[in-house]
Amino acid sequence: MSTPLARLLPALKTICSQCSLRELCLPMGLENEDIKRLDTIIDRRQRVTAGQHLYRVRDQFEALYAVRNGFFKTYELNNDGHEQINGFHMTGEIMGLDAISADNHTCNAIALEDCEVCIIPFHRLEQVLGDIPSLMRQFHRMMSREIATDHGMMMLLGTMTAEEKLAAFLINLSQRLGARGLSPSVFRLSMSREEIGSYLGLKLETVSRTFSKLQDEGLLRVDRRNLVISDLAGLQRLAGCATPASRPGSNRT
Amino acid sequence: MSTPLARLLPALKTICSQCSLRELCLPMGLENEDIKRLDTIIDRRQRVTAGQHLYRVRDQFEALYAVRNGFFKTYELNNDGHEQINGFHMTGEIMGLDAISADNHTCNAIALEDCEVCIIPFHRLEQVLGDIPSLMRQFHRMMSREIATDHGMMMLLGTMTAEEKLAAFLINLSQRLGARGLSPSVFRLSMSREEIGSYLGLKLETVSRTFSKLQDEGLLRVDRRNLVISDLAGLQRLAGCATPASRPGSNRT
DNA sequence: GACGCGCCTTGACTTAGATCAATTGTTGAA
DNA sequence: TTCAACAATTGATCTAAGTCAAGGCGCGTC
Repeated sequence: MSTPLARLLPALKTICSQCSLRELCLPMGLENEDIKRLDTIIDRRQRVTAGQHLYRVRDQFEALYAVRNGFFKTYELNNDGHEQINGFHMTGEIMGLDAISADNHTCNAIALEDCEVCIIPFHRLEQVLGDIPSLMRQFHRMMSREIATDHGMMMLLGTMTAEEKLAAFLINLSQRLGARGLSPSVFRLSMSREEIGSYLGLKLETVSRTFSKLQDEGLLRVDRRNLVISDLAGLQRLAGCATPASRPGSNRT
Repeated sequence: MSTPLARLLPALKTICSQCSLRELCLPMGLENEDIKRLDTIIDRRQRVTAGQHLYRVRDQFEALYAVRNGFFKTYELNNDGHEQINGFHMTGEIMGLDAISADNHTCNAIALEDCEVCIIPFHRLEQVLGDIPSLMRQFHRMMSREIATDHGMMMLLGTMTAEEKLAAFLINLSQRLGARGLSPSVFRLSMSREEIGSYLGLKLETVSRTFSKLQDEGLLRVDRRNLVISDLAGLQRLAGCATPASRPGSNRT
């Protein structure tokens, strides 16, 4: 039980069993033998301190990264220097899937807290996938899930108001934290107002104002980065009921 | 040469060799033997007439679809009935990748013209992937490319003005048509102003006005759905130079 | 404990794009 | 040939969110 994956596994199992996102964690549903096999390729872990980049745009693509603990953001800069955050990533989530096609990274990944990641060398993973059908399946589910999630973000960015966006964002955070055994209603935001805005296609002032508005409406309490969700159902109603940012295609009438 | 894939292949090869999108077409870079093998699982083609759905949200996920010819859109409806178009799909592109994770479709696919698709039963594809490493690699590139493209759309939706959005959209269309041996500067739009707006996060009136504006600026000529791009460089400058909607992560400074 | 620095909030004003509405051109059916 | 349905354009307003600006608060540092 001292191999890297074996050490990571209990946490992953907890995450995966507690949430409906079976496809979240790579080793879910594998036999012990297969896990050992997978384990042989995850040979390294890496610490990333807050503010440090894990990879940057144009970096050669070598490996995927599974967040062991901590909190990352991935972002791109467009030509006028405007930052668009593509996602926030917490324990059990995989980063780098967008880089496979171009062979180098298409976004930057930076740690918002002190983090630890598992390094998954991609060419070795692909070799193993051929031998472990259940792992291949799991991997495809993960990639597919990212696509579906991104479509949810496109919906959010394209059709929602500031209030709806923020509500959807907070519900999504809440669910993901809850799935990890943390409180879904009382937590600390790891990102600034500006970063929330960049993710949601809003300016930081609008994010701030919208927080105040939601607070006035009695849906939550915020004090700087400390958040208490006091009316989850109300937030969900605002966001259009079914957490657009998390399960994009499944909340239709 | 009468197997379905063999029939599809010449067109695909043309597309793939003419564009830089090696990862676009599934059978690129395969040996003849492998192609035969892949061919055995692509057993059916299907005609879809304009206005007809290929699949809908919640439909059981069974297969991926490769567009043989024609033009599709995929879209979702949110709770207030607002439509968000996730993408437009032309010859050689694959639809349905978002459905793998949930086992049912998360968006709707509808033909904007009379179309024909190849049906790729997914469980059989996965079986074959294990035996043909180059095909697996190709498949992963395709999924990854979709993720990178979606991130580009998030950038577009989150940070661009109406003018920039439309310019980026038209450049992307132009490039994809060009890669297929069609004119990159003179073509007919397969979608309405409303559909363009839904894709770009704009209202149809704004799309119409923005077309007029670009025309006044001498960048293009539009007459209903007939388009002539007269100043591609100018459009690219507007869009932020490097075609955000097509190669999202690679156009940074 | 005072100082400076980020981060956040709030207010006043501006604006890009939405909304509402009228008009035209196009297509296709009666 | 007329009429209805639809798609697109254009104008006149409205509004959500952006911009600019002025504090305030918490935190680490000297």
